[in-house]
Amino acid sequence: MDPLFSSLNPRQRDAVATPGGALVLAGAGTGKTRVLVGRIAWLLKNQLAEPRNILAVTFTNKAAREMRQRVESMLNRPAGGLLVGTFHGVCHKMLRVHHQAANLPRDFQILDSQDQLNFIRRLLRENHISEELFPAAEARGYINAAKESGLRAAAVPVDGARARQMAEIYALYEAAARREGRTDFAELLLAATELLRADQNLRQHYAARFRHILADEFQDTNRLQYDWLKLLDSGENRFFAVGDDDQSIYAFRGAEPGVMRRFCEDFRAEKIVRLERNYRSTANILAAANQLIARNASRLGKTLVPAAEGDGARVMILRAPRADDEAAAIAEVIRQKRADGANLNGVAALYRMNAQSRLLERKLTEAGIPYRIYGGLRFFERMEVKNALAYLRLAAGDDDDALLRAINTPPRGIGARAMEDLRAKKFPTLCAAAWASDAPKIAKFAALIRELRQIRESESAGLGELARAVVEKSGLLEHLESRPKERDRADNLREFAAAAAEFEREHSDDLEGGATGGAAGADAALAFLANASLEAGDERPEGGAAEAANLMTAHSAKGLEFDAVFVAGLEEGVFPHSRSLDSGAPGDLEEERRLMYVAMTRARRELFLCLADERQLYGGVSRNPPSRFLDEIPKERLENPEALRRPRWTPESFSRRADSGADARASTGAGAGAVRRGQNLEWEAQLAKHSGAAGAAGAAQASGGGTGNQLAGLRPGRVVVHAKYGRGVVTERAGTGASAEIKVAFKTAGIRAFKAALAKLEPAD
DNA sequence: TGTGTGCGCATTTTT
DNA sequence: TGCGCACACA
Repeated sequence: MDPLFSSLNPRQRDAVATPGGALVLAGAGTGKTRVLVGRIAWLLKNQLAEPRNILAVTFTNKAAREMRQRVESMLNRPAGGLLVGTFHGVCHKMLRVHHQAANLPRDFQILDSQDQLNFIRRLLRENHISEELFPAAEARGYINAAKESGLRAAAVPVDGARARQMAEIYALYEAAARREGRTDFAELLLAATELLRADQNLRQHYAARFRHILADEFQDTNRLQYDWLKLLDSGENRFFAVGDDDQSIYAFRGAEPGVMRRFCEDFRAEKIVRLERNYRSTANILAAANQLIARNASRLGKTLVPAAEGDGARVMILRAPRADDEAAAIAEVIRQKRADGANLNGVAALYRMNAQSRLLERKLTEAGIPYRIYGGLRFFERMEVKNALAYLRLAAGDDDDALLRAINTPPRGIGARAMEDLRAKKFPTLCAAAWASDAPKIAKFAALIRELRQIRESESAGLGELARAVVEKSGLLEHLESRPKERDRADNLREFAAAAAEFEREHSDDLEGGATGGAAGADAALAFLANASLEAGDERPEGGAAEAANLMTAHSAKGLEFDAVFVAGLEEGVFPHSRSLDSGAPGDLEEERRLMYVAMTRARRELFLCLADERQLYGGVSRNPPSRFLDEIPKERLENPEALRRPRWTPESFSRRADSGADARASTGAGAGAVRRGQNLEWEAQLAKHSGAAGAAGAAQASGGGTGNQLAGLRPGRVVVHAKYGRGVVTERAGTGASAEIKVAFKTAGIRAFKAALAKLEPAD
């Protein structure tokens, strides 16, 4: 058999070798990337296409990088001419090459979301539009949504006063963006779509070139992306779409899940191939996930089948009295796993909303477990890097937003008053006014920009040198270095210069080459700026430990997998989120369920579904019943389904929102306290049982019975021995009963906090 | 010009 | 409850 096929299962082969178009319904963990890569390799090996005849589009740069890498390692050579990129990246390339036809200046810019917001703010100010009445963020949302539906300002429906006003702002935005040569993310798609629609020749050219078009994560496609793809179709093209309608979790940002169904007709799919053989998870995890997702009415339908033998561990329920107990329990189980030799990189805690991460972080820190948290700012989004980019933009050409950002960063004594003077001069742009100004401070700044422009235009200096000049001559680096607190930011600036130098090296070919999508010589700066917008860089995990547990939202976990997964906050109102419950649209609940499905199918071997009976939410106490999703999982797949059966709350005590204060207050009363103490004992027995699964065998009884004895010994001053940290002295004890927290000072590990009942501590004597 | 205070707000997010 | 943002002050 062709070695290409030997690594594929029959369904995968069937998909890969479809002569015409195909829709591949690829369930979680069924090898969708393998199929995409296999398809490209198959086309090339059988000489059904040259690399340049193939276009593969993805949603993220990461996916694009991975696909290209895997194609090249499969072919054992670089696949020059093969175009693999994000929708935005490919449209951007097209617009650079055909900027004239698209009516864009050669050096058009790409605003990222933050730039776009600043731009709108300036626009609103200049047009004396109240930001209080028309928040910039709302306008941005409106404009992007309109563009993603393919609508220009003139075509937008204006039903009602608000819509009319928003449409006016959109029109202002459109005009200013055009005047100043700015695009945004949605604009790249829209302009490229309009370009193809308007220019028959161009359309034919690309349709003839890209005979094979592959699309990844097709369920996330929005209207505009769909239209763009359709424009590349001459009727002869072969489309190969891979996606999973059950993992469609981005309807809120414009994805149209219906595209999966429309695809077959619109793109002449010869067949639909279902990939259901799952290579990731155990049978118990898959059965649980299958049953859950089966509740959704609108789906194409698919059932994951485990590739591995045996059922694996059952899904475990961790039910805690309160959210901090939940977090502590997760930390404790992770600690156990680590002690048993598990690699923390294979462990993840997932949650519905970022706010939930705080408790987890706290408890993980207390337990001494290193973690990395996803979802922070990426490299090119950091303030100091944005500042450096503003100088680079000014070096590349006039740009009022960049001017406003750079002119007084670092501080040069050019304040609001000076900027007002500049505005009052009524130049067409602020830059023009600044360059002509004779105010000494501004003139000095103008000279700095002139100097940077000279470096950019010089034959000998490259992009790396320009970037170094930006951080040094601007005073940005010096400013940050002078403050010890800003060390990290200064490092980021140096990294910025290094990134520019690296970009120059990597792109030296296409930058010298000129016309083919890259830019020539002095345009390296433009290419780098575009890259900074389109690819903001990897997430920078906080805390650089090589081995760390992963914390992220369920959304960001899509596409990833871990040996052990904890899904936290499985309560009504949290997951599913109250916003989806309150909306009344049944589609919203289905999207929540898909999100839960995504979260569960991240787990390879162990899945912990966690919940608390009480948590702080929006400034008040919420007591929410267990998530309905837990009831939708068959009991026989759960290790301890009884944890869900105990009815804790009467309907009256259930408050979905924090603002129903009576319930919240009642819960802190004496009666509730007594109930909670009772719960705690039960809860700790439960936790001990789980910990037992991870190694502390038979602890269930010991915890219930032993806790009291142990607690008595854990007074401040007491010398204790910890399983891991060795000898230490109890320094503090807060609270009473089983939920008491103690702090222990160790010789090497420093001061650590423990939940007294859970700590692996023994009195020293 | 950086810091402090107070207010309002509170899913999910890639490009 | 806790954060980010807008504005007032030394």
